[in-house]
Amino acid sequence: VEPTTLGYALLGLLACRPRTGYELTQALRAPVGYFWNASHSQVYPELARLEAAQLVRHRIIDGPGPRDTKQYSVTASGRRTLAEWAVTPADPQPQRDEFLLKVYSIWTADPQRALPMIETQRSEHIARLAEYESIEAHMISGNEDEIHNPRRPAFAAYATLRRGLSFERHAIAWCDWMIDSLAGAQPSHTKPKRQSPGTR
Amino acid sequence: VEPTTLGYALLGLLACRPRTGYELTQALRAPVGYFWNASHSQVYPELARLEAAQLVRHRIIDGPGPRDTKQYSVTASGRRTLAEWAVTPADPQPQRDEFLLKVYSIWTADPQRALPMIETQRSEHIARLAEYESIEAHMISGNEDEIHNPRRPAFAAYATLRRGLSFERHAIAWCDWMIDSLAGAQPSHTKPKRQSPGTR
DNA sequence: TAGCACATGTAACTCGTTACATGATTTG
DNA sequence: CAAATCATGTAACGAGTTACATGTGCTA
Repeated sequence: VEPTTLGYALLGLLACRPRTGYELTQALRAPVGYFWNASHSQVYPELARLEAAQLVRHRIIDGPGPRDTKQYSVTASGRRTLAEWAVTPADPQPQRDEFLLKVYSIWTADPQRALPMIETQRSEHIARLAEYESIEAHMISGNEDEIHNPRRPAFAAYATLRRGLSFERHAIAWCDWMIDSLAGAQPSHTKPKRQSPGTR
Repeated sequence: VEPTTLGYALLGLLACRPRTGYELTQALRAPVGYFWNASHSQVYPELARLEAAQLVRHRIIDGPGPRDTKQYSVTASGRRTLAEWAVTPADPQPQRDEFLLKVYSIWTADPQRALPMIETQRSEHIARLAEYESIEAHMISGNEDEIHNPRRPAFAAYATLRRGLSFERHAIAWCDWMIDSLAGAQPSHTKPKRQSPGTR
């Protein structure tokens, strides 16, 4: 039977290096969590399924806690399955964005009362962008060569990061436009035309 | 009890005008489907729940088929609930993007074999952008005033559309960079430097 | 006359979240 | 010594997809 998308996420992480279920769960918060996340309650059963399909194996390493600490690594078969999946075109995923859904109904509320909700979103994008930029600086100084070699894990991580950077910047610019539109439509007295601080 | 996100999507559509469950399902494919979608098997039970909570009501209109045709509309209470929800900051949704997850593992495959998967994605973004641009032209020619008035449904629809346009353009630019990176890393003989056609 | 658009519902299943459960080691 | 981190698992629930089910009116 074929792995789920989460299974491929785990295979992708294990292809870089062996990890415990706990370490995999952490990676599924960040950096992989930026585009695919899961909680530990999903990870452990999925690891068991991958092992049953002989795509990963584990060995017991010593560690704390009441249970064994299991370190997983990908098998040759798992590595092949992963590479095959990675080059298969992704079928279009259903888009779901609760923020945009709120925007779609924003006309039902007073524009002044709608502003904070957009501003909150904007500041979250600003924070995320700062996070990405710091990771980028780290990456560039750390492995200058690796990030330009498509056969290296660092290249793939850098590629996803670049997409994140670009996405956050465009999202911030959109928020600025939206804030102007909401504020600019006011009767009169207050028209604080913002010139997009933080977007450059 | 509070509506689900789908419930708010339905309220948002009914706030524009009364519709049948079938019409709501269609809207949840496009244009609302661009950021929130659902199938009819989800819509009908949710409408029943909204009605039980007195946020919508229905009346029977005549139509074909073995069952009654029900036209739903939003109640005053439903309208208030919707406006309240729309201005409440959205809590950050977990991001899930299978394409980016594939990109993260692309280093495990041969760069040449990875190209078609990126090119497929690119052409899907191109198609989506063309779709959005046609809707934009339609909107601008149709209701020039409405799209600039934040109290009008057309403004909200236009706002979500602008986000889509910006997103698709940045996604295409990223695909172009990715294709260059994968192709440019080839041993020698074939280096077809593309100059981003379609992105302007 | 065959297929499609209209129109509404239920059932089975999968995926993901939240909560329950346990316990050792390190740090303040 | 209290709290956080490391470490692994199960159970109950909710949201979403796919398949099952029915039947009319219009068009090619």
